[in-house]
Amino acid sequence: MDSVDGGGGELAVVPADLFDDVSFLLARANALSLAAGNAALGAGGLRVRSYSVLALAAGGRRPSQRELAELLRLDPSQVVALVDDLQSRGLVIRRPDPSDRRANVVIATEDGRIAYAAAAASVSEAQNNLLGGLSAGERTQLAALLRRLAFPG
Amino acid sequence: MDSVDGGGGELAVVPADLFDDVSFLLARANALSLAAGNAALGAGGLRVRSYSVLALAAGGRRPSQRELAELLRLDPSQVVALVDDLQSRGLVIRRPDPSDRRANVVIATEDGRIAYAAAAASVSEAQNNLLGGLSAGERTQLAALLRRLAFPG
DNA sequence: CGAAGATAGTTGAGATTGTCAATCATTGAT
DNA sequence: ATCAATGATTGACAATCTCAACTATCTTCG
Repeated sequence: MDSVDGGGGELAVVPADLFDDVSFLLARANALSLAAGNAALGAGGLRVRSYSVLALAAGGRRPSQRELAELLRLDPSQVVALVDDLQSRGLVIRRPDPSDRRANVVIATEDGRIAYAAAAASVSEAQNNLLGGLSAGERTQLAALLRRLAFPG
Repeated sequence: MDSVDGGGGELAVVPADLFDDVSFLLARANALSLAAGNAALGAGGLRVRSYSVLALAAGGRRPSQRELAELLRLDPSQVVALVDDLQSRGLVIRRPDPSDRRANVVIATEDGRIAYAAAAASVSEAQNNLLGGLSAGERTQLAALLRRLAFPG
């Protein structure tokens, strides 16, 4: 517990030091990761956001915009803007989902896959740098724990 | 490595599935944590940002604004706005650092500590919910790993 | 001592991102 | 056939991020 202890506590009202707080550490680690990622992408006009969309579009998943929004925890309207941007650069296309004509499937073009491969190299190097302090085992362990936070279900 | 393999690769250009990617998981977990935190704070006019500042101000650390900026990975100008806001509500005060007259030390007032204690209860409950799937041991392990990402040094 | 460069805080502008409500086309269920 | 629910879109607005100045103070060093 990190509440104030009942009785004769001195000034230790602080909750087990913010530095044990998962949310705080999560926020800070994410900020660092985001900064490193954007720095790594820097040149190519991609940012972490559009890069993520491109990554999913380049995969075999054939995500709809709604799925992209859910995966990336974005508002659907943000996905519209991101896909608009990528599409205007010829990196992805919207293709109507045959099984649901309301939905668009977002797919990377050939150019998109090339751009993605190049960006992925920079990003993975930056991330490798970020994870520098962790062993391979620790990285997979961290990923496993984070996955359970990120995808409860 | 997750780059495209040289020769006869099919369509498996995807890097080990985005779901093993620490940066991606970090971003998503943080988004969930942030949403849960803001929802928990909802009423009191505090958001996760101002709550974090208040938490640090309520601790024994007596942080300067520069330290707040560094800890929370914010631009110094954002800290100005956050402290302005908290100060206008009587939750913190700026006190000139005797040892450096350029610097302000940010300290929670009595009201601030009360507001913090109340908010901390909601937040910790929300976070407890977020971490629901993890055992106590896993939580400390996650915190330890995240700390090494968040504070390389 | 005194000038030069670095640092803490502040202000302001502009871009990026987050959040919400309304709309249209389609779907799924009565 | 009707009607609530869903995917995409648009538009408006708040929150956040990023930079570039500027002032006051500190620090360094000649």
